Formats: sequence, C-alpha cells, structure tokens
Amino acid sequence: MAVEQGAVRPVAAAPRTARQPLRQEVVDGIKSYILRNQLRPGDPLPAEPALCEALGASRSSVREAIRILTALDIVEVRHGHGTYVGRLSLSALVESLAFRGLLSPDDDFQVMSDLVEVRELFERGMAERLVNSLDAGRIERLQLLVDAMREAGGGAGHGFVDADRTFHTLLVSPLGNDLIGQLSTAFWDVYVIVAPHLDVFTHEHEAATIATHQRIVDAVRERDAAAFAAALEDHYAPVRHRIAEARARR
Amino acid sequence: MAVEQGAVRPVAAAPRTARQPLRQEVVDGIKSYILRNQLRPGDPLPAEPALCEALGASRSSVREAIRILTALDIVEVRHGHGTYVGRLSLSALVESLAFRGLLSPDDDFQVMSDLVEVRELFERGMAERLVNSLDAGRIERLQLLVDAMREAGGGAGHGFVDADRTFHTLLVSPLGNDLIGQLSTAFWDVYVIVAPHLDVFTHEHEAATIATHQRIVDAVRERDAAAFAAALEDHYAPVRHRIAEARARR
DNA sequence: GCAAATTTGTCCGTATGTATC
DNA sequence: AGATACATACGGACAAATTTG
Repeated sequence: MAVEQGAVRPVAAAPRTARQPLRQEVVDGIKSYILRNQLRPGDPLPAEPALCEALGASRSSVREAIRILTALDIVEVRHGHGTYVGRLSLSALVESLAFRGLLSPDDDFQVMSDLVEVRELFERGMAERLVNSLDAGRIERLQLLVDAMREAGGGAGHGFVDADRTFHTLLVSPLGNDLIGQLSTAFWDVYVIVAPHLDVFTHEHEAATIATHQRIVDAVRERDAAAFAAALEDHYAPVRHRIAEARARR
Repeated sequence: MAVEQGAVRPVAAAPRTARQPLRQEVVDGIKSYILRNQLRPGDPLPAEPALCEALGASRSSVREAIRILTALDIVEVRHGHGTYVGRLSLSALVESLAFRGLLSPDDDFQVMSDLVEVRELFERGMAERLVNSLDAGRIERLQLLVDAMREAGGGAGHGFVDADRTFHTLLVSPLGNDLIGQLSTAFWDVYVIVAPHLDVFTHEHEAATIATHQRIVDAVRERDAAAFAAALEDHYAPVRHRIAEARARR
C-alpha cells in the first residue's frame, strides 16, 4: 500500500550516488549472502523477486547481476526451477582462454604453445611425487584408459579424446592439489576447442600418442621417475612440433 | 506502428525453437562478430540498439549477454561512451578462485596451499631456463624491486605487496610464455584477496621475504640454477608453513 | 493427464545518469 | 551551456519451463 510515493525517488532512502553500478552492489550482495549463510554448491538461492526486495534493486539489475555470477560459475540457474550456488569450476577460464586463442590470428599458436607447455610443466615438475604416489588402483585405471584409446583409435575419435582427457586428469589426481588437476583439464578443453580451427589436430599421430601413454603407465608401474619424465618429453614434443609446424604454414 | 502483430510470435521469422536461451545466442553472435571482423582489445562494438536489431533480440537479452561477456573480459563497457572489445585478461579466474577460497570454511586453506604450490612449480620448474634467459636489464629491475621492498618495509605495506607482485611477474617474463606470467599474477592476486580473511598474512616475515628475494636475484646473476632453486625453496617454505599453521589453528 | 502455481526468460516503454562535442 | 549519443535503471506484462496437487 501507500504506492503514492509523491517523490520521484523509488523507495530506497539511499541517494544512489552510485560511484559503482547498482548491479555490482547486487553482485556483492549475492556473494555476501552466500558467504554469510555458508551455502555450498547446489544450495538454493532466493527467487528473483525476493532478491529484488532484499537488495533494493529492480528485476533487471538483479538479473544482470545473476548473469555475471553465472558466467563465473558462482551461481547456476535452472529455467522454471530456481537459482542455486554454482560449482565454482574453472569454466570461465576455459571460455576466456578459448576465445583468446580464437581471436588472435597471429599469436594464436602462441596461446596453444603456452597451454601445452604449462600442462607439461605440471606433469614433469611433479614427476617424482607422481610416480611415488600413484597407487595400484589408479595405475590400473590408467592402463584401462590406454586400452580404451587403442580401441577407439580409428573411430569417431570422440572416445579417444575423452580417454586422453581422463588419463591426464587421473595422472595428476594423487597430488592432492585440485587446482593443478582442474587447470590441466581446463587447458585440455581449451586445446580441443581451439585446435580444430588451426589445423593442428590430426588423427595421424594417434598410434604414437597411444605408445607414449603406454610408456608413461609402464614408467609409473616401475616407479621410475626418469623414464616417466622421458616418456612425457616424448609425448609432448610431437605436440609442440605440430603447433610449430602449423604456425610455419601461415 | 504496425504493432498489431496478429500472431503471438514477435517479429522474427525464426520459430525460436530455442533449446538454449536467446541471450546465449546473443553471446555467440557478439563473439562471432568480433571474430569475423578480427577486432582487437579496445576496438568499438555496435551500440545496444544496433546489436538488438542485428541479432533480433530485445535490449534486456542483449544487455544480459553483454554482462556475461563483461564478466569474462571479452567485452568492456564504458558508461555513456560505448562498448568495446575487452582485454581478455584472467580477471574471471581471479574472481572465481577468490570466491572459492572465501567460500569453503574447511578447505579454504587447501585452496591457498594449492595456489602457492602452483606458483612455486612454475618458477622451480623453469629454473634452468630462467637463470639463463634473464638479461642484465631485467636483473637490474629485479634488484630495484628488492630495494623498493626494503624501503616500503614497515610502511603501509601497499608498496611492499606491489613490489612483490611485480617481482614474480618480471621473474617469469623472459620465458615468452604469457600464460605462465598471467596465471602467476592471477594467483598472487587471489592470495592477497583471500589471505587477510584467514589470518595468514602477517607482516612479521617481511625481513625474511626480502632476504630470500635478494638470494634469488643473486642466484640469477651468477646463473646458478641450483642456488636459484634453493632460494625459491626457502622462499616458499615459510609461506606453506604459515598456511599450515593457520589451518592448525582452526 | 490436466491444471495451477512457481520461477526464470523475454519484451516493451520510459526516465535518468554520463560522456562527448 | 546546450545538444546528442550512449549506457543504466525501473516497472509491468506475457511466454516458457518445471514442479506439484
């Protein structure tokens, strides 16, 4: 009631000096709400009208704020269902890097090269710890993934790339450092998105790839860090070479 | 005029089957526009009305799409001025990781620990290449930053953290791998955001920090990879220790 | 299976703040 | 200072998706 509101000003007492946009305050407000109530990924958030009233903003502003937070995977929205706390994944990194790779027609190969280099750095830098911390169960699953790659070899390739992705995720999993695993898979995703646009993604090297993966498993089985590092070198060298080759073609 | 629109359908001829939201199509449309015209960071984008007409969407949908792209730093908006191609920075990664660190009251220390570990991995994994590729000019600037840290020591601390940040960015710069540098800085930013909330950020260890930074510079000057790695170990060990200590306090 | 209720998606019209010329 | 172009914000209305009785 009392919708009279003689003044033009809405209801808010705040002068709305707004050095920063209102939607940013809403973003911070929603973040604070999540932190204050110690919510976890998957937990429900108040519906849009409730957020509007609680934060003193219109639905447009609230929705724009929600869009920002969904882009960061801090909140997740299901149409006709509700708004929830997101998974806090690195999806934003993937989107951002992938676009960067697609954008620059000159140094896009540089982006790819950097990407692969970091992945190699993770695995080679952790060689000692990895060969000593991979348990029998994980080694067995690594072997199964190599077998899967052999079978999916000439096929659509979908199973092949999935097995490859899972292999490297599993490889760094025993470190207890989730960030390394997530960055590694994120970079892998970016590579898969960008590579087809650069003609560096050929299926001719599948046999060699499978062979080096097998050598990695063998090295881990024998806890041989040197052989492990050597196998990684032989695995990543061709990738680097392919990128350099494609770059030269331009 | 002609707002009659006998059918319920808007104006678009497209049936708008829309398994995915319209704003997502707008996001893809703007991305395509940037790629198609090979725009660079800072280049102007069409104004909102133009985008609405070009993509067949209302202002709301276009604006929400722009918010998503802004969060990823793919576009940048200046109020009352226009929208432009963004810098493609890793700001989204910083926001996302920082929130993850603030969110988990149990394993937030794990996030910090992972962060520092990756940074150390970058610098130690590249030790050989770094000591051999840092030129005299860069070494001189590294020394100046250490000096700056000494001066800013007891002060507000603002100059101290800035110098520290610049030091590590500069340290990995000669690799020619922008991604490593940007990730390293991004993690540093996350650390600075999250650390104060965990009581791991004390000023007591400034003297020791300065000393190890000096040792790093000395090692680089003498192209001594072993001493370089040792200095890094001594630099990061206390940080790990502080995090573990803070974790134990909980 | 249907209908109602809830929630998000999209649209429009309008008013305001901001930057440029 | 005025005019123009642009982004920001509001509020109401209807469409679409999902759940529930």
